[in-house]
Amino acid sequence: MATDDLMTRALEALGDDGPLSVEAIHRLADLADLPETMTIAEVADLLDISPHTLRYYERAGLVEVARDGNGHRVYDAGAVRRLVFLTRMRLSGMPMRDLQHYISLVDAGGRTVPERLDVLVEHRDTIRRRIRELTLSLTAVEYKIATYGGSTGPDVQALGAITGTDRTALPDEPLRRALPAE
Amino acid sequence: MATDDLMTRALEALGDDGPLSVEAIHRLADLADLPETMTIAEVADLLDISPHTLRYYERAGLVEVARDGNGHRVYDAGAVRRLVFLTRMRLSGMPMRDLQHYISLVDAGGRTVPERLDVLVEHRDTIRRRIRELTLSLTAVEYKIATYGGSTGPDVQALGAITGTDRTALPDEPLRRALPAE
DNA sequence: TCTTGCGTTCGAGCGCGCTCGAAGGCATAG
DNA sequence: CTATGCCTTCGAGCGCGCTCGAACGCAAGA
Repeated sequence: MATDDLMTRALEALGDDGPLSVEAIHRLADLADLPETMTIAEVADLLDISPHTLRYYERAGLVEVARDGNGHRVYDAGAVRRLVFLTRMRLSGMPMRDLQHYISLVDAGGRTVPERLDVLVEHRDTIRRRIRELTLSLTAVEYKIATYGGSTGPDVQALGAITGTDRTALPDEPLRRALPAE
Repeated sequence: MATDDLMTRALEALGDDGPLSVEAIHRLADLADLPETMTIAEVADLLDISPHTLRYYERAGLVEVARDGNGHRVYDAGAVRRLVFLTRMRLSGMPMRDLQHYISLVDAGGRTVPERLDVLVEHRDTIRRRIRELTLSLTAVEYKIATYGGSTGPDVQALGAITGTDRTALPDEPLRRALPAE
């Protein structure tokens, strides 16, 4: 089935370890059957953010929320879907400013679609850059862990350049020399 | 040669687009031949951070720097190597607090190596989590771009759950309905 | 009736990581 | 001699994204 393919792909992207990915997928699946309306506590729970933050987003103009007879917020499915989008964008590092801009475009109507696309494409590139940065850092940290542990491969001198480790030090030397001041 | 393997791996990890990875590799290669001492401006330039930030790191106790006859900072190779490490960790999201803790362990001597390893391993896991998060966000943004553009595949309904797009909307519908309020 | 619990508004405060400005020292160029 | 340019210290300020506290309202349960 097509949905299974999708989930498989998403899970692969997430990696196969830990409860985080399971949670994430669960959240995604939940989007399929949202209740008609939700309270602030329910939405906060769904998105794993605080009610304070939800009110903050509303104040910031990112979403409009109706009130019931008691003045309590009533989130309809549209608001919740928008908040899912917003929190995902926040989680991926998009600044509030850009989000406010994007939402203003959405509210301005269909003729802003090209500009919205520009925003999304730029953010996509930002995410890709960030992933590449993190991947390099990950390589460095992993190498550093490996040398600290003593299970060193044959490329130590070269990899030293990546980790910031003194590359003149050999793996057999004591740690205090192989990892100067780090 | 071993170094070539390393660079190949690092470049693969970074991806093959843009000047960022080239810069990064260049920085890494430069570590091999550091000058004996450097000025604050030179170090700032090397690490692509401001002199202000370098002074801030020193104030924060992350690195000790000697002074010349004029009271100007003189960074020796050890200090620079430590700063390379520190900026890499900062770039990968390690908080100043943790960095201060780590450096205090380093300065406390070789018997803190196990605890240092704990810090590194934990940070490694944090980076991995972050990469997974970003990868999922990237998938979502890419899908959203694809549907905005109209070049929609067969899995739209399912993928809608990931992007936060109204999954009941069909790809052939007008955009204002296919992408409600987003 | 009174407590508990969840909600409201408003504005202030906070933690982080810089970033900057002021006031001054020293050295080289014109 | 003076202007420039880069450096110093110190403390304050800032931008971001929340986060919290105060003071209050409403409603269900003991």
